[in-house]
Amino acid sequence: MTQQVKIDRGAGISLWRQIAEWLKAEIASGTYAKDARVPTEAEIAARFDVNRHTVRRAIAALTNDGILRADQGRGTYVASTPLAYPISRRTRFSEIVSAQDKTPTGKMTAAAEEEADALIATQLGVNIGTPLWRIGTLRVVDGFPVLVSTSWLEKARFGNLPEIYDASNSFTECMKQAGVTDYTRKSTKVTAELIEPSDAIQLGLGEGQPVLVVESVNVGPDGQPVQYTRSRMAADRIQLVIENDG
Amino acid sequence: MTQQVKIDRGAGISLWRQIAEWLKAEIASGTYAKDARVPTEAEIAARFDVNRHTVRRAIAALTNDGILRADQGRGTYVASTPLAYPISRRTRFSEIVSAQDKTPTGKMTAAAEEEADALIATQLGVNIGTPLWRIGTLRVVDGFPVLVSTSWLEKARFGNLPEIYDASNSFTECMKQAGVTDYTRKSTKVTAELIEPSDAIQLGLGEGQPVLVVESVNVGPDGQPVQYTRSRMAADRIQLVIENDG
DNA sequence: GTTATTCGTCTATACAAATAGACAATTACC
DNA sequence: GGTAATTGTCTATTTGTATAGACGAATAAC
Repeated sequence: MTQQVKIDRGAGISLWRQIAEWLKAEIASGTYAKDARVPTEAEIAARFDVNRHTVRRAIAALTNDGILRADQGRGTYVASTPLAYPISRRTRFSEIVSAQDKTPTGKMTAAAEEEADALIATQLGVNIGTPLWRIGTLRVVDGFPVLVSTSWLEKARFGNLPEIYDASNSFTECMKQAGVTDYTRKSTKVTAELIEPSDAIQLGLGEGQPVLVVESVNVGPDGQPVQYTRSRMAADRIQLVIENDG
Repeated sequence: MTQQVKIDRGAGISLWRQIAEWLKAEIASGTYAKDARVPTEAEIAARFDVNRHTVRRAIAALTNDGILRADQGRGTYVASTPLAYPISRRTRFSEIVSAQDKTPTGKMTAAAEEEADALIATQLGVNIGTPLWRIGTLRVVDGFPVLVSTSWLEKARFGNLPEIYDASNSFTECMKQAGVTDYTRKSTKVTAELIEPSDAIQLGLGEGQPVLVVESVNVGPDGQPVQYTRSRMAADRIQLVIENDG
């Protein structure tokens, strides 16, 4: 569905930025697929009644971000498209990415012991002060970082979690070795926030950028919480899809 | 959780706009409740290493939007907080709003007959060309518009839908009178888009603003789709919460 | 080879945003 | 009443954004 949109002057977002966002939205909505040719600079300028230079500034920014590729004399093309990220009861990053013919990679970025504060204790159904593992991970798609997460799991139950995760890059494996044969998502909360500096560095985003923040609780087969996760997603590289499993 | 954030210079979003977004995020995350006092202009200016005037510009924008209230000599206070909007199998706007001690109102904004195109036919499980009702609604919380929706339902099944909805302001009532004793949400897709001009007018948002777009399918007791809805939510007035039931 | 199209580069001007400084007005506290 | 804190208002300057025009370079079509 093509976005029919006018730009907002005076709202504190530069025109070039708004046009860049429009182009990204068009790509995300499927109007322009990977390798498709987007409208010319002159067409976009006419569409929004702006100067061609303003359009060039927008295209330059997206080219720098790896989203567009401009070929002199030929036009401007889509270099990459965002990942559709389903949030269902059973969400497995690698499967999602591979199913979209993209290449998933990732790594553990941090591992530490931590005592449960009030929020996390509530989410995990444990006492305040319970020893936890706090695991930081980074997910990469086709070479571009898309998602950073922080997960909290009980240390008593997942004793050598960092070593297992480091070797396997998989929470499913960690769960299995701790005797949790299956786990599913119990609840999810979506908000938008401005990116934190350490996340900005990992995601390769500029400071002050908005990210989708997804907080979720995973439960084991017995319905007890086993993992609380807070993920920060690069909103222009990921599109959230929620499916209510019967 | 306080947002620890620096602002991004050169990314095409003015500093005042970024500070306004930060303040909104702080309010949305609960750092500052309704009627709480936010940091002073001087504190914010120091925090972000900007001029006080830049902070004043941000506060002025939020004051204009009804989010903040500045009192000379005393400080700046939160005038309103966003609505937490749960997306579960059974989502009823009035109940959600009233449960948060806010006042829900709303109205039908449009009603028309329309033939099902390929997308909607797929979503509703009907043939292309099937006669449908297309119903536009606007939802208001404490006097501020938060959500516009467009719903599609089969005309053959919901023959006098516009009249019933106009009188009752309730899809639940329309469903009941059509013999659908209960309906639940089957699937939900969340994306972010730039607001369309007609929606901007109804939501009182500036053009070029991002909105959360939620597409959902409601099914009757027999599991068959009865309603396809596309909602556009003012992202700074609504916070999405997803709960996986059962 | 010529023409048309599209992106790339350069110079110049006007307006918005950001900064700086100062002082006024209001509120709160002692 | 005096002082401190905080928002409100005014003037001024610099930087960033947007616009305008022109021409060059590369590609595509005939």
